Amino acid sequence: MLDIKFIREHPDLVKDGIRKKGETDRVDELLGFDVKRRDLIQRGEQLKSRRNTVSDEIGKLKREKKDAAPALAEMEDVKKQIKTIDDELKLVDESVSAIMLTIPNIPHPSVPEGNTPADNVEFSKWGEPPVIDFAPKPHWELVEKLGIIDFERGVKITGAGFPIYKGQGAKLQRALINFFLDQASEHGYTEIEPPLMVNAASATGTGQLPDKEDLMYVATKDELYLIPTAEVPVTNIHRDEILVESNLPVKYCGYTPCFRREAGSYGKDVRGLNRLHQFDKVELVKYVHPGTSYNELESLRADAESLLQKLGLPYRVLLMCTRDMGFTQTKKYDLEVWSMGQKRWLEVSSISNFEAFQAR
RNA sequence: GGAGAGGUGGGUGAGUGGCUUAAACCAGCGGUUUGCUAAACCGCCAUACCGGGUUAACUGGUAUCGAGAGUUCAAAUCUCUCCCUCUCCGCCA
Repeated sequence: MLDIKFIREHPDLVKDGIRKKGETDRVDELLGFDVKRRDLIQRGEQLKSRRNTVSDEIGKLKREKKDAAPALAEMEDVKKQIKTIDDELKLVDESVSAIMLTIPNIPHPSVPEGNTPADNVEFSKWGEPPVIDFAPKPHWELVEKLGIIDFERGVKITGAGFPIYKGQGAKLQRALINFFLDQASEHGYTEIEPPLMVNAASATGTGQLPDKEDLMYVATKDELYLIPTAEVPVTNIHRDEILVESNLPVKYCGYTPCFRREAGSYGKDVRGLNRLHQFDKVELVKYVHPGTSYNELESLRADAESLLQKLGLPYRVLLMCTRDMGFTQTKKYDLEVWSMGQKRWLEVSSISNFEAFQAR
C-alpha cells in the first residue's frame, strides 16, 4: 500500500491516481480518520507517560514504607482513561487500514489514461510472422497429433487445466525453462528456487490477500496458499527487511509452477494451453533504488524481449493504459506473441513497476 | 505427533518483578597518540510511531527482549496460547 505520510502530503496526486484507475476515492474519509488517529495517539501517550511516572513513584513510596494509597488511586484513574482511548484507537486503526487497502498505486505520468484494452498503446513491434501456404492448426490440435501434451488424461488425474506434458512436450518445457534461467543468469540475476506454498503473511505482502483469496488454491488445514506466481515467494524474500543501498540492485530469477483457480473463465480463453490451473513460469524480480526504478523497468523489458528475439518469435510490446494495469502497478508493459493457429496476439510476458507499494 | 532444552540490539552473551536508561565483549563508525599491514586510549553505535524545532542540527514522549493475550501500581523476568530452533523418540506414500 501507499505510505500514509505520502497520502497526507499529496492527497491530490493520490486522488488523481484513484480516478485514473477507476477505483473509489476514499481519501478524504481516510484523512479524517488519520487526524483522529494521531490525536488519540498523542493523548494516549501522554497518559502512558503519566502511568510510568506514577508507577515509579509507587515503587519508591513502597520501598520507603510510605502511604501509596493516593498514588494507587490516581493510577486506577489513569489506567481507565488509557483503556478508553486504546479501545477507540483500535477502531480508528481498523478504519484506517481498511481504507488504505482500497487505495491503488499511482500510475506513472507516462502511462496512457484509458478504460479498456483498446486504450493500450502499441509501444514497439519486432519480427514478422512467417508466410505459409497452408492453414495452420491451433496448438491444441497440433499437440494431440504429435502426442506431446495429453489434456484428457490430465482431466482424469486432476481436472481441466492440468495438462500432462509428454516426451518431446516435456522436454520442450524443460528446455524453455533452462533457456530462460540461463539467460537470466547471464544478465546478472541470481537463481532462486522458492517454496511453492506460502503463508498468509506472504500472500498479504504481495496483495493476494485479503481480497484475491478466491483466485488461489488454499490448503486450509495448514493455512498455506499455492503460489499463483513466483512473484509471491520471491518478492517476500526481503519482507520486513531493510536493504542496504550499496547492495542494490538485487536481481532474482526463479522458475516455479504456478497455480491459479481461474474461476469464471470460459470459451476460447481456456482452450488448450491458453489458460491453465497449473503452468510453468520463469519470474524476474529486481529490487532497485527508487531513483532508478523506471530505467530498470526498461532494462527488464529489454531482458524479456531479448528472449523472444533469440527464440525468433514475432511480438509486440503494449504499454498498458491506467485501468488495464493492476491495483499495485504504476507502469506495465505486456509482451504479446502472434499466434498463427489462433490468429491473435497472446500475452506471454508482463513487466511492471510497483515502486514501493509492496515495501510495507 | 510425544518428551526435553532454548529464542535478548549487526554478532557473542549477562540479566528470575522496581536499583536497566538492557551489562560486558566483538564487529562497525569518528577521533587522539605512536616511525611503518598494527596497538593503546576516548567517544558514537537499534527500530517504528506521535509531538516540538526553520520539512535543519537537535529534542520530548510512547512502544518494541520470537508473536499474541493475561497477572501486577510495575514484566525481558511470572502465567497461558501460538510460532520457530536444537536434542531424543514415534510416524514416514
